[in-house]
Amino acid sequence: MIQGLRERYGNQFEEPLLEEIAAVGVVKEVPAGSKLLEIGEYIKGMPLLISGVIKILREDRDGDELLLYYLEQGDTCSMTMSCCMGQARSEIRAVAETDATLIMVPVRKMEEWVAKYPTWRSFVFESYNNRLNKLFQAIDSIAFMNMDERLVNYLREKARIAGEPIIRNTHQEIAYDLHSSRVVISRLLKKLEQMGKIELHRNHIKIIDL
Amino acid sequence: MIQGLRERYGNQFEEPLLEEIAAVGVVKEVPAGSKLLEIGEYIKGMPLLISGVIKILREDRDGDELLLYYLEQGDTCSMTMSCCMGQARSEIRAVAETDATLIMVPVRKMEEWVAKYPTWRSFVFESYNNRLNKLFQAIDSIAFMNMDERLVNYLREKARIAGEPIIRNTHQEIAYDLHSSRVVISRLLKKLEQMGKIELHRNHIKIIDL
DNA sequence: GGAGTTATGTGACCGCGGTTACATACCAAA
DNA sequence: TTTGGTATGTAACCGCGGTCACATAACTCC
Repeated sequence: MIQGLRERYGNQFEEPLLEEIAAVGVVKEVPAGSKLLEIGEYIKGMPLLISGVIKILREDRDGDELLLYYLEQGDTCSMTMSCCMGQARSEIRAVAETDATLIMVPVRKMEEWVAKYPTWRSFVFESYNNRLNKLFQAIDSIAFMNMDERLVNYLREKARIAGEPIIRNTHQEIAYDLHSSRVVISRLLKKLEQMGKIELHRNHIKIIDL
Repeated sequence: MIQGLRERYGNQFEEPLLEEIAAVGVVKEVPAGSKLLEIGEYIKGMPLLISGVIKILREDRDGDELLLYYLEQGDTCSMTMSCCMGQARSEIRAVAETDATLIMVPVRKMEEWVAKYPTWRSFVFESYNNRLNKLFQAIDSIAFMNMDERLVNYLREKARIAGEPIIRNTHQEIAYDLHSSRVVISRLLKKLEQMGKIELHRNHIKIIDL
């Protein structure tokens, strides 16, 4: 565990803090697709993301989803932090987008460290700030942009996260993330293909020039 | 200042903390309509809201606005907290919805107190959590609801904040807040009136049964 | 290869909300 | 009371994105 910690967090946390994390943290490895946190659940611990990508979703009345943002290496879940302290329930769902490794830290420790370690304090606040900014991006997207533009941004982000210009998803899955319908997504994707920006294949999309 | 503080925060902060706030805080009284924070600005201090209501807005590419949420008595601005620490610029605009009184606290103190006072720490985290939840509500609203439903929620919230069943705004102003157009809002308001739920007058709307 | 399953393509239609244009009503100042 | 500004009402139109229906293509397992 300690080497994963050092790689991701070694430059921002001091040695005693790293040791404390290693002492109380529990490593958790989860496969792509597994649910890490459900809406309405109480939160047990705070996760530090070592590797992989987690997607954060919001749900509507019919149980349909909307992708809010991704968590990546070095991120943590800001929900967790505030929820833990106030004993509130989760407002969001967290699902592993790829295989992921995280370290779970007990809530009590995480609160203790805020007083004890300035670097931890900075980490927590910075983390919060990142999450807020991602929420603002999500709001801009749904409030100010049309579906075609949202789709392009989605494809770009997906490719960035995957580390390759290929999106390995069906149109239906994309529609879920964007809270749209399969027909609409297929229509818009076809337009992008006709503009020479992407190539469509069964079960994957290749980005040519976005 | 100290009595305003005691009224709003006396039951959650201990005496020494109240005294520290009183010692370094600066009282600021602002009239309704005045801009407290502009997008892109650096943040000077952290505000504790003593009385009044502040509205928090996001802006699109054309400079049009979208109301995100209101801050009320006992709230603080979570933007400020994270922005201050990271020296980042504001992502939002803050405008006084009513006359308001707030206490400005220097950033350095606010950070110091997180380590020093558990009650302050709780306050900061709880505050963050409230803000996140309000953002989720805003997202639900724009992503999952039609304009008629959003309008009803808006009118309810406005009336609650005003403390009377009267919304003293023009249709144009409501349209700005909801990032819609005047014609659309007039149309929907007329429908609500025909259903007997509101009464329309020049410059104000009376809620009958919402 | 045939059958069944899953993914994609596409036409037809429709409602919400945005825009334009103009009429009307209200209010204040002269 | 006229005049001019501002707020509201309403008709006409239109595009985006949602739904339904169905065709076609691709992959899997006998």
